Amino acid sequence: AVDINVKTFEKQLSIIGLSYDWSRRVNTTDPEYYRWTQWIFLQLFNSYYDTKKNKAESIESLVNTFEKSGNAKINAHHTCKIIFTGKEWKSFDGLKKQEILMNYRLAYESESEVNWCEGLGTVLANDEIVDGKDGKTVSERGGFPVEKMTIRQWSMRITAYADRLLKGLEKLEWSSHIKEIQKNWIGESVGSEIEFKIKNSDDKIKVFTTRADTLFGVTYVVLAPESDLIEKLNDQIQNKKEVEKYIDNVKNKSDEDRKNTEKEKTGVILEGVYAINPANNEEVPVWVADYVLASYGTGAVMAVPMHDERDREFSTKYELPIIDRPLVDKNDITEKVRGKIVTKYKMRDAIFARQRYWGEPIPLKRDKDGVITAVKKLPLELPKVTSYEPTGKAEGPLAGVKTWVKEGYETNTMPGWAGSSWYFLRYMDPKNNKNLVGEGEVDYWKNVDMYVGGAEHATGHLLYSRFWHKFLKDIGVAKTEEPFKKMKNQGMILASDNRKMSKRWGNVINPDEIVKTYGADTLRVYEMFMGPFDQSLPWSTESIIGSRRFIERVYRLASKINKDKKTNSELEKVLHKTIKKVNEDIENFAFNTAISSMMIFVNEAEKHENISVDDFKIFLQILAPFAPHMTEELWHEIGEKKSIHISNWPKYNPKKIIEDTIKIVVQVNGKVRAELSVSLDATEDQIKEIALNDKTILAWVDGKEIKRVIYVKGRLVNIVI
RNA sequence: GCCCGAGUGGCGGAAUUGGUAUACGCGCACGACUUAAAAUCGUGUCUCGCAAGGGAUGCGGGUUCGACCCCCGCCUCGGGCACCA
Repeated sequence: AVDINVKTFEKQLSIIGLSYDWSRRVNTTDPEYYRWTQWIFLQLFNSYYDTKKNKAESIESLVNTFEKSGNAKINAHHTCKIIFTGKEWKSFDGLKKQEILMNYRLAYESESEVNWCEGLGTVLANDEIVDGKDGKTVSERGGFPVEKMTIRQWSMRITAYADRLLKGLEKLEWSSHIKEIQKNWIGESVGSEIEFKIKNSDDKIKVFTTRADTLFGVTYVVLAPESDLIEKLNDQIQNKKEVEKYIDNVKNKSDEDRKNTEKEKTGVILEGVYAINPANNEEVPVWVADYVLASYGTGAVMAVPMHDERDREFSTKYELPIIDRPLVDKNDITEKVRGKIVTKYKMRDAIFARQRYWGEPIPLKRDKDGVITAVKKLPLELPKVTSYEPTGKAEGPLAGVKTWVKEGYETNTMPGWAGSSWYFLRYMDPKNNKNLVGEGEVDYWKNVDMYVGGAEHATGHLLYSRFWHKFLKDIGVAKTEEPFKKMKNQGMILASDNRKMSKRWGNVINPDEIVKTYGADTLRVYEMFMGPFDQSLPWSTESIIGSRRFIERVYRLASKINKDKKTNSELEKVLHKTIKKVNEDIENFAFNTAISSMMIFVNEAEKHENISVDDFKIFLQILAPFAPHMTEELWHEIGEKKSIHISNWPKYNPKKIIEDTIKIVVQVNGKVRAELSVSLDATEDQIKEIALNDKTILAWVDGKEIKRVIYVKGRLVNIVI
């Protein structure tokens, strides 16, 4: 299937004349390619993030530290909740060590809640699910129901790079729009972590707030239903049954239920439990409520109904007090209650596993005791199977392959974004079988100068690639901090009904058909001419004829070539203006106006009886990137032996576009009333003089007092009366 | 709800980023060529008005000699996020 599709795509690309260097083609499904995807995975697996050095470091060096002094003073991005000494570490068995290290590895195994889709028999990412008709979530593909389920997953610790991913945006030459999306997705917020002691207990509730200034107005504290503190406080809670029932309820609540209640906040009080406000020692009740998320901040919130809308809504519903207390300085109060100023991110770690056959195998194996080791010989190839359909269970089809399971190989496969997160590096050195990319090659190419892609990848591919690239930089493979220096986002060509082209709507335009009917050059010119590059536009088979006519008119223009005639200076002037315009427009990705300026040239040329060979050749050259086939043909007909596409790009001659007279518009009170033609060297005073004595202007001014005369160089005179 | 974009003829769009609004193309109308049609070429095509002139860049204000462009307040459409403390 892959081979057939590759052939189809290559044919389509070549039919419209796109000149790729096929010797650098890569195929992410080729074991010779994905052995390096697997290699990167293993590097991530064997790394942790050193928060002091602010880069990835080998897990071995972390293990060394553990052996020496435990993990109490480690500078690492982690989720480990256990504190141990070096001595204790040494006493742990292999499985225990593995479990602890999973909290540090950049690629790690974890039980996590996922979107399980029974219909597709697989787990879906958030951007693969959509809201269905009756408010229930369904898969984007097929529209099957989706529910939450906890399964064994592999994840990528992208959150370790949150700060670098955010800061790096500043230097990128991307559209501000995409940068904004990534910035919001990463979602940095700076606030305070403050501890509330629990009355009659050694436990504390740590909350995160961006409004420490409202600390005196706290009326209660809320825990997320998943909080393990609830278990710990079991002895104190007087309404255990009610609390248990509530938590059970929340857990069983699927997404659709949450939506059906229109997100009305629910919660239950922990009777008998009180938190002590560190600012004033007031005792406030503790609640459990589902509007607090376990996954963000500390999973606990201090409620200030006076200043927070959600808290107010909740307070109103459960008739809790709303008190007004004076505000204080955020930093001072945080320090006073021995809190900490911290930075939190909305972004979560990325799930890195699929329960599908198609995907790079994760190169890990598990021995009988459950200890995971890296596969030594890469690539680890997918086994040949007779059926690769989903198993219907929350595990990949590989779990049903006996030989695979016997070896202890991981049965999840990698997601689609694995191979696409680094492929541009492989372009630099596609056939290297010793390294991902050779040192010399990566030094030469560095990174991608100009990346063109869809804006829909803003929080997917474009973020993952940046993450991997930064990691590869840390381990010395990549040479730059960012993979894509400049980026332009092309708009999508929509169907003529203004919807996305889709088999579902039956509105797909097949490029092969268009090429067959109108020609490849016409298709190219039309797509460029339709409108701004970054704008999504509806396809119009009715309008494409204009581009075809343009091509034909250029072709007919060749009959006007006169080898003896000298260049016509008037036409030459238009030509040089066109060269200038086309040059600037290509630089700016303003292809639509480049084509319009070439149309203007053709309109002009048609008015002349002759056109010199040299002028015509220059015109063909600037048109060549847009209409490569026809221009090449004419180029050879004129007698050129080599390809037009390797000829030198024409430069415009500034001397040839100078006008000897300029047009000056004369306005009265900002309205255009006359037009003057003055010589190029006329002075400001001379032009004003001519304007004021112009017949039509005199009629408009009609003896009224002239308050001001404004002159804009080379453009206009405005007379204010 | 919050955050980004965008709104210009019948249609796709242009406008040197504060200086002649509607370039270029499609469509439409009329004409030339043709026995005829297609193709091609020519002319016209924002709107009201006989004209002189007036009015128009989603709506309402403002700044300015001058605003599609800048500022304030709305409306509509597209995209992103969504109980993020």
